[in-house]
Amino acid sequence: MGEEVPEEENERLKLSLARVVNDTTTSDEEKEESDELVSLSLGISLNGKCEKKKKNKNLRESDENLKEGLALGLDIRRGSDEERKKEEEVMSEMWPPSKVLKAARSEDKSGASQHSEPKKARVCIRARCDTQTMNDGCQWRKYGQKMAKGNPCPRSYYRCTVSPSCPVQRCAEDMSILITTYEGTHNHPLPTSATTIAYTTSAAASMLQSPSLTSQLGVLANSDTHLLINSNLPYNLNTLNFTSSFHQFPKPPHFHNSSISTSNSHPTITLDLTAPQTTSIPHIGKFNPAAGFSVTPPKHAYSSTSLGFSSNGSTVSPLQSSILQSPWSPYSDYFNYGASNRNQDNGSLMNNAKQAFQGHPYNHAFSQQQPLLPDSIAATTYKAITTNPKFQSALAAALTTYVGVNGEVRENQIQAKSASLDLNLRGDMVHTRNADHNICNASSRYMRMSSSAPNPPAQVSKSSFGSSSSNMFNQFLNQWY
DNA sequence: CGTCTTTGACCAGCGC
DNA sequence: GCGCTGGTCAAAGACG
Repeated sequence: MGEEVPEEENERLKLSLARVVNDTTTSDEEKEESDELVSLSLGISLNGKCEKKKKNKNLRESDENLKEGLALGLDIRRGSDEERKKEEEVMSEMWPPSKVLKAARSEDKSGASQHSEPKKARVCIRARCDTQTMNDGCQWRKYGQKMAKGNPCPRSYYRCTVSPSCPVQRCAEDMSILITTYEGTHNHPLPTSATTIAYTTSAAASMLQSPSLTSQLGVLANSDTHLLINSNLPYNLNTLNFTSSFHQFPKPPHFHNSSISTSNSHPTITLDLTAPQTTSIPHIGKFNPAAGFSVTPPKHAYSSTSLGFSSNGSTVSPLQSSILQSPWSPYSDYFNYGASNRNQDNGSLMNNAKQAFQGHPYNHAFSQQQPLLPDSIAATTYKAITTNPKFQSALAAALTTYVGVNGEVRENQIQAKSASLDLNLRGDMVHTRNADHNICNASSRYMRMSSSAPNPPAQVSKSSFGSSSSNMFNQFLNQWY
């Protein structure tokens, strides 16, 4: 039958496809962003040689695993084949992780002058946890423990043992609240039960490192700035808090939120999952850019079984459960996209996003289970965000409205009746909604787990303001949709 | 016996 | 240059 298709038809289809691709990748700058995005998600510096003479009998095996990981996880790259090859070669040399870290460290200094490589993003997850470590689905091996200065709890260092070459590590300081900092992206297939967090951290890190966002947030990111989008405020508004602080967790514990913090060293995303579940479900009533509204199930429906996305019999840990409920969760948008009807245009948009996600490091894990999980949609949405200049412009406009051209925070507390800005670092659409929500906070280099730190010093300055007017966001959305 | 954890030593970065 | 600190290594012990 295909042979009967006229050649012009094929050409026409090709052109259509090219247009679609072009729509999302039009400029070189954008292309660079994609490249940087991926290199960051790996967290591997490309320069520098391995000087460490540490014996590693698994090195060769690691190389193979690494390459496999690359094959599985780096399809998202858009760089040239040469670049890819080069990176793969370097990647195969840049192991074990300590080498990576040290190379990255040295590059912070030496490499800064030549080429501003994106610094490795850290994804911090704060979660209440009774156990000493979190069950995030991955296998961790403890390789060290240190008493952190100023913290009565020791900081433990873990490595992912699924693959000897996996760059993801973490350190932990135990208390009621564990702060797990993930650095790097797993370069190997993950257990299904681990993909949630892995994806979340990966997407968050990617989001953080994406110039498309960070440039827009640059006015905030300069000089160690925190961007907070609080959710559990006494009033039914979403509030953006811009704080200037050198500390990663300057927020009172009752501020259940996620935030981005961009320090001068490493960007870190912190997902605060310590919020009571009754208030940390920002998805209720969330505006759905595809359908205009979303059908949100009752709270109890957040369980894995109720959700309907199978995890192949695997259990969901408390942490995973928390993440499932977090605005970062790839699953969270299940409620927003899964039950929505899409018109043609939005369908195209989402299809673009789907296509973009084909190369996501964790896409293979999802695609093996289900044709197209909402996770994919959510994740690819991020891709669409970071690759579509139109959206970036809109985002820039919105943020400028919030922050001001020169980065000064506008003090006016605009009363918002219905609209708010949701910067979902997972890479979701920016959209408006009525309900409470959270978001951003970010920063660093390895994966670490630590207890909640003592109360941080008072913030230097802090100004908050409500979300902007509906008009602004209507305009904002109109640019995009 | 293999795997994992503990723990002291070592190394590198950074500030003074 | 020196000391402090964070991060890592690796030997020894614990455990199943």
